[in-house]
Amino acid sequence: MELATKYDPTVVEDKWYAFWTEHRMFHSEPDNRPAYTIVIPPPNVTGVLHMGHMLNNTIQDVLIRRARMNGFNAVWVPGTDHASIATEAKVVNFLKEQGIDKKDLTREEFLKHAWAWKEKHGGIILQQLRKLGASCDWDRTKFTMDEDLSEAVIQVFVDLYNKGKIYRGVRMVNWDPKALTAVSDEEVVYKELQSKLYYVRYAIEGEPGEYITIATTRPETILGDTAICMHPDDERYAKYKGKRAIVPIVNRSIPLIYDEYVEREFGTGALKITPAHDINDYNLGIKYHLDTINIFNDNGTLNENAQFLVGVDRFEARKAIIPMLEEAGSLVKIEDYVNKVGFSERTNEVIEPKLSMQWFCKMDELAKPALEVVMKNEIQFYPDKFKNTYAHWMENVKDWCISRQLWWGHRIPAWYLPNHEYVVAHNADEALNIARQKYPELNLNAEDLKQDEDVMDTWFSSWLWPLSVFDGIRHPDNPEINYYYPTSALITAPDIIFFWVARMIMAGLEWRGAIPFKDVYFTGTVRDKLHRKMSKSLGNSPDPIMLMEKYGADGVRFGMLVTSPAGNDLLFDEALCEQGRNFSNKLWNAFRLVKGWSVDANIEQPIHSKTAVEWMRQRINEVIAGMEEDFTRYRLSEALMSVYKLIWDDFCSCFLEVVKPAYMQPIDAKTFGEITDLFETLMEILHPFMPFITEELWHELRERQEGESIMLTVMPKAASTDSALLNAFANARNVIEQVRRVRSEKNIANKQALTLHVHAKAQQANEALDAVIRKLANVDHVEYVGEAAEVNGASFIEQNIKYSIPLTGLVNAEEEIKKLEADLKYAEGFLQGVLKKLSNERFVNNAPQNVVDIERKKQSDAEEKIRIIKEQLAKLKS
RNA sequence: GGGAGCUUAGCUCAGUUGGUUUAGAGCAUCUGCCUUACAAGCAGAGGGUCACUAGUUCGAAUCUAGUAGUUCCCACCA
Repeated sequence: MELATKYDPTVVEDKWYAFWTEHRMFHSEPDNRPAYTIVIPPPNVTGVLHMGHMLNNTIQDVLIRRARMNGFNAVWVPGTDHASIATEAKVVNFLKEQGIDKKDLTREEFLKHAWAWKEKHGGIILQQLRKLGASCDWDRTKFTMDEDLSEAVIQVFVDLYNKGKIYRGVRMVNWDPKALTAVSDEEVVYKELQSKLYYVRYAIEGEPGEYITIATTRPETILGDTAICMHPDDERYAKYKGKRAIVPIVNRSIPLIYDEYVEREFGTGALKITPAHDINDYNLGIKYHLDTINIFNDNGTLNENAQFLVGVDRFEARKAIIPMLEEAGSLVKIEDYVNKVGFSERTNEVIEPKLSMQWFCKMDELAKPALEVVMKNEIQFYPDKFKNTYAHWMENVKDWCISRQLWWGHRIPAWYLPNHEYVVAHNADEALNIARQKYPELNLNAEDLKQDEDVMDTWFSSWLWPLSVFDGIRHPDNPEINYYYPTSALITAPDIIFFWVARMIMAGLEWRGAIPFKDVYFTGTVRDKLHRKMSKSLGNSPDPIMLMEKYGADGVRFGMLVTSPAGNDLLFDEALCEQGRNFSNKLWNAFRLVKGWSVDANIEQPIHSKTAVEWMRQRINEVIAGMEEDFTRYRLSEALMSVYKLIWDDFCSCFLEVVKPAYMQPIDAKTFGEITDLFETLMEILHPFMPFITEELWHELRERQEGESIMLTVMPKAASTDSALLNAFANARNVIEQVRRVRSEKNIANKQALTLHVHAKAQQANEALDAVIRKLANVDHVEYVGEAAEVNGASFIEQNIKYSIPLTGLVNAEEEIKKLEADLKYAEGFLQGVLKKLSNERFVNNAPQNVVDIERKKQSDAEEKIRIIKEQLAKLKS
């Protein structure tokens, strides 16, 4: 049957993924092989596959597949994250569309909706990963709110509380007025904003006509001012010491305070203080015992404390207060100003600093050992520049606000008692017991205890991921955690180094006394070719599923990997996937060629085939050795590129062309068998990168038993190489190239056979390589004419041997002279450089002997070359 | 405001402890080819003062310092 000239991945890819999963080839159980473990960075349960996931998961799959073939018991644990803020927001929106308001629901009702929603829409991304070819152990799929994982979270909370590392308190936190919850410092992203700086004057109490002018970006907070602060050494304001000022509009009398915190150069050097709505003001408020007036509701509107503009949104209030200030004669001027404003990472809402009661986790003691293991390279970062970032954060780590005012998540295991005390316990029963012991006089019943309404930060469950997916928190001695932990590598994006990577290291050390992974590979950001981040609003983010349908998963995997060194941004271009698809097609056609040959067991192996097979083996060995090195350094792009070139340039363009039998002629059995072996080896080397087509061709190359798979073969290992053969063959290829160049320059048809004169003795001939040259350059005779023989045609020099192609009528002597003169100029320039070095006594005396020897060899080679060129030129000119 | 990184061909990047020709690759470009595996292809070619300046050295893309540009991270200047 005639095979199509174009490879069609669609059927093939679905077929093999089904085959792999039916045979449970991704599944792992502990055994006596060494383990190779990767836990997936769990995507949001509500997420859909984007280009960042594609990159990240392709890398993981390559590593897992390669480890599996290298004899490891490889496991890739998949799963999803409950992502409390993001998911809750989605569910709230979904309910709103149905006319249901979250406020009208009880916690239980809401959670019922949320779970239903999760069951229906959650985990799409895990289905999409299958399309990519991800060899995850699906039997092990986890979700951060699974019962066992949730128990681990609670257990860890209780443990930390009992160790005194979790506390509760009123602090200034980052409030997200849209999600109505606190978020951690790491969840705030600062963006530069074009805004205004408002200059407002405050009357000095008891000094008619005297004012202090302040500058502020947030005039609406004037309503909550409780002081004005100036620098103690600022002479402009020294005269007001001990006086008070009047807040415009509300006419409140407030103290003037003096603190070195104030920058004299900024604005007017006078700063209004609103302790309830700014972290710095808050700190000053504590220092100077200022009143704290909270003028905002949780949703960012003004409350009764503001007295004016009650119920108006903060941004509306900012506009509305301007005419009021003007009317009061307090507005001095407005300037344009660029400042940085914090936004909530999840909702993109402007963060409002807010004083509230929250739960915190102490970080200093957890951070110390976690910093150490990275600095000592027990955990290795790729690229290692991220060590700096990591160290800086760890050395300045602040306590972690772990409570969130949400319902979707792990509820804080704290129960409040009627006496306003609370207990922390694993569950309500335990809480009651503890409470009864602590406060026997209260005669407590179950209904007297009220559990905290808040849930924990999502990362408070994610940081346990490498432990909890193997149940290592609840059952630290179970065979799974003992076998699979620590994991081998973590593949993630650098933007979650603090959120997740750092905290996983802390958790691993705290609860298991062991690092959670040995290597961390940080991927770059996927951008478009104009260096813009991929985003929905720009519309520059291609749909991965569509890409895979267009180019095949193999093609897209190739595109993701061919140009993405660790830590560097990946400038994605569909052309890269196209290149991958073209490569698939190349493989397919190479197979088609081989498949089309008929085999004759009676033919002797031709000499050129024998040497080509040996050379191909050596080249493969050479490349395998390079790839092994690349993989130890996580240089996946380089590894892929080297196998790409091996297959395209060496195997297809050179090797197959040498062994290819003449048209309609059969091939000898020995060569055919060897070609099949080599092809198979190439498929194995390539398999981790392009799993589908390699599996397909591996099966097509030979009859296979039911249930056999390239996945289960052993990755070919590097063997020693014969550099003499590699060099000789490389030289033959150069000669071929030169002959082809002559053809191209002289417009000689490929069909026209040429004669090649080698200006050397016949004893120097290598029969096999000459046969290779004859075949690939379409040369019918290679004649050894001796060094002195005349040239009448085109000539070239390779490794100081002159070659010529006798051509009558086609050669233009002037052109030849021009070309030779250019060569001569280059060679002489080169020689000059070498001689300059060698004539330098200090070089000869100081440089290592081998370096000097190399230079001497360069000199003699160059001189020889110049001699040959000059001789040739003399003949042409005569 | 601090800290880290980067700057090599049109684009994206390699270039290991300074010395293997006067710096390599892929893509793109140009020229010629529908040669019986593949035009999603074949063959060939062109293209770089290694950001700049100064230094160290027998020798610098590689080490040092400075300059310029650029990216990222951290930080409570309203």
